[in-house]
Amino acid sequence: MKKKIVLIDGNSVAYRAFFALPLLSNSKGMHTNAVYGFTMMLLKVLKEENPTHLLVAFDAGKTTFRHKTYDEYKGGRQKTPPELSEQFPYIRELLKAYGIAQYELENYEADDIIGTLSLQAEKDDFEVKIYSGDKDLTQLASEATTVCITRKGITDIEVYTPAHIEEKYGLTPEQIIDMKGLMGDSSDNIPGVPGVGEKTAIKLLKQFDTVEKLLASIGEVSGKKLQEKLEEHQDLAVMSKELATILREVPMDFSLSSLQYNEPDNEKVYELFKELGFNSLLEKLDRPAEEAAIREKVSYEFAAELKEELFNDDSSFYLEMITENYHHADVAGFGLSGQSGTYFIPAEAAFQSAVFKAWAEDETKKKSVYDAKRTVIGLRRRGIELKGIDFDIWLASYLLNPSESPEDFAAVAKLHGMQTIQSDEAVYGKGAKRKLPEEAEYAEHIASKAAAVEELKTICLKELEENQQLELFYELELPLALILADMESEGVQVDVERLKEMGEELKSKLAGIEQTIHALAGTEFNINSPKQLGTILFEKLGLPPVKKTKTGYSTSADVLEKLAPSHEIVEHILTYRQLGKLQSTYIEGLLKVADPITHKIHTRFNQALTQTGRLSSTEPNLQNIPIRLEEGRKIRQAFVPSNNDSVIFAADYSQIELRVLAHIADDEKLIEAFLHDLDIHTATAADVFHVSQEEVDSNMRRQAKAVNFGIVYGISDYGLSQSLGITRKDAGIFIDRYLQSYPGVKEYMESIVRQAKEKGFVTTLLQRRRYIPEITSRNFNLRSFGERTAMNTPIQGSAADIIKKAMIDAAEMLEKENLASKLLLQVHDELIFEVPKAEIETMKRLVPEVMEQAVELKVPLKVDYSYGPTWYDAK
DNA sequence: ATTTACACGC
DNA sequence: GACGTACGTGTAAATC
Repeated sequence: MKKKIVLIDGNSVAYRAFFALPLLSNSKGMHTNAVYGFTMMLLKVLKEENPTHLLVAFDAGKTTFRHKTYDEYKGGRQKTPPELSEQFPYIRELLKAYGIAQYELENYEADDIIGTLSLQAEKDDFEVKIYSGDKDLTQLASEATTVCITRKGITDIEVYTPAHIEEKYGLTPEQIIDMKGLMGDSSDNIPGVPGVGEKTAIKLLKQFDTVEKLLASIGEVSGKKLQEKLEEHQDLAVMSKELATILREVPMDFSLSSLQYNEPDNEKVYELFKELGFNSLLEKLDRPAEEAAIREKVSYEFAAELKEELFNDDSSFYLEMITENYHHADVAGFGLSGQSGTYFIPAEAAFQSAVFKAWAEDETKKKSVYDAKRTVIGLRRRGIELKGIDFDIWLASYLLNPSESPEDFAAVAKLHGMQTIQSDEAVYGKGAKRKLPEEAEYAEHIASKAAAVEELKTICLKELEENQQLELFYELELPLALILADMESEGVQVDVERLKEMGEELKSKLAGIEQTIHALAGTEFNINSPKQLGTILFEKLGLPPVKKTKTGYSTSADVLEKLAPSHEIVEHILTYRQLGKLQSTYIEGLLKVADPITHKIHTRFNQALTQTGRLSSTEPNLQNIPIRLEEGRKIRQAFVPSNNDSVIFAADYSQIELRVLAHIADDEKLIEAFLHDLDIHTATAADVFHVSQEEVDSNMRRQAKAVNFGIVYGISDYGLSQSLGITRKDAGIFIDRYLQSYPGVKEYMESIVRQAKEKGFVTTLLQRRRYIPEITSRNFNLRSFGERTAMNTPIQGSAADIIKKAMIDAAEMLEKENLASKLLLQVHDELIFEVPKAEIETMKRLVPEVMEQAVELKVPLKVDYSYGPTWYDAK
């Protein structure tokens, strides 16, 4: 077989990749686009060229022998962006992993290394391929050597053979050097002859062959001006040619044979791709032997008979359900893995086994699970109280990186380096087709998950420790999961009759409004269809469109409010929308999910979803029950205690986020305001507008409130301008004035952004973490988003930490005080309890105390509370 | 089955 | 593979 060597210009290809691809980054915020592009190209080269020998050459240092000739060589070049510099070590690692030689040499450029080696290789009867992003290299093309230059993308290349060069320029490869000598090269700061560009250079070389011959017969050049220029700049032409000439005799201390390419170290490649987050490439990779072996090793036993020996003191335990809502879903089976082996346990075998129940309820038998809350509830519904939960892979994964915490077990396992688990979708199907396959198939799947839990625990524990998040995990999130399980199982009683009544009322109101709207429009149409509504308003009735969406006219509430004065129909539409929302989402929605027998609603709190550490609530979402408008607020009348002897008791933190801000920013004025328990929006208005508290009018307070809102939620000047109905510029001025009034806050905002840029993440009071890769983006919007995220997450996230801590403390208090009161719901800054009338006085005293003492800040936490016969009355 | 527009809460 | 506006969830309509 003929020997074939591929020579790659490492710097040039890395640069090309960096600028050709968007600034991708891995989950830890490291940029990866250049490495990715480089890898793509490398893979393509390996596959298509199938070389016997391979070398990647790099530029060494800043100065080369060319700088002696011309000290301005490569002058005026932009510094390598740090986003690219940080990637070079990974490119080097990649080459090592692939077993590819790399070389750099003091005083020389990669070009010269390649030029020298290609010459040697040609003499040694190699076929030579050169890869670069720099057209200079085309001068090396010959019968034996082909030069491949990357085009637009990174894997798209243009192949330069002598024939192609002849066709393209009408020159030989050697004449490329002469061409450069004449026309120069702005990117390398090679001057060339002023006034000579590509066209003239080619014309001259066709006539005179080389720079030297040209200069010897300047008199024969047509055109007086051109003659003069050449005469005047002879030395520039000679020097430029010299600079452009790739050296082919670089002293090198190795032989071609040492560049032999064998094969990659799969294990290393795998590790590297994993670190870089190249998931698509990982999948194509053969699994390293070690992990493949693990997959083989997941041998499990089918445990139909549950003997005590199966259960260890410390086990991994997986409860499987194939539909999402664990309040209704059937248990499909269990996986158990520990010292005594890995088992699949059929659901009914477990539920009928006293041994299983005894083990599950034994606090001293430790269990590591995936989604503790779901596991607890799944067992509780069958009369088993799971105790001794020691670890939860899902929660751990969420704490390690909330942005990458999918629900699917396989995806989480993969994140932490285990590729061996099949996705639930692959095993069970999705949507309407979701069902249990053959028992043998799902048994293996479930058993493999239990076995994986075992291994993932070790990995996650180590990472939690590195992040100093063990306390957050063990003292906050894991205990909270159990409290949430209790809240969800308990459920909230709804007055179904009351909901139905309200539904009837709404129904007739809506019918009336619908008629009015149709009459005013002069035609019947579906008011709920933004498309049809847009046609009616903006075409039939000729109202001026304010805003457009991708698909047509916007008919959102803020648009309609602007249009209200123009046509009577608009206010009716707004009312229709408002009532329609109440009807469909809240009345019908809640009736759909209320238990037909108990009339209780069991929401699910997602504890591993939000980027800030807040909870979310689904099926139904009980964190967005209307309160702002009276009609909607009435929905809360349907939320009632589960017995006549109790009340609904609500306690909420007053301005918790701004108090957190005062604390972490250590802002003197803000702290002072809270120490004096001032109305914070009035105080802000006074500070921002430089007036006394008494002089703050309602408009000033409204604006200050919007700014505070913006601070808490990290909105942009654009967002503030929208909420205040002012220009973006004015909103920006507002924010500046705010920051001038609170220098501590300003200082905090600046330092947290700096910190996020340095570390790639921000943390909260209790060490919750959020990675913000966007913050180093060159895209303004993206970077701004990252900056606001950096400023906002510690505020909102710490507030989330605090209320979670309060929930744990409150649960402990209820237990200790032996109270029958129950925590029902959490709505970000408030806790809703059901309280027996006899315990009201105690709860009035203890709940605010517990919540206010959850953590100690530089400012007091303040809790307001109220109670009544329905949630509506607890206001 | 998936996407879009809208509206509710904090 | 881009990323346009705090974060979520749910509904209906429209589109595939």
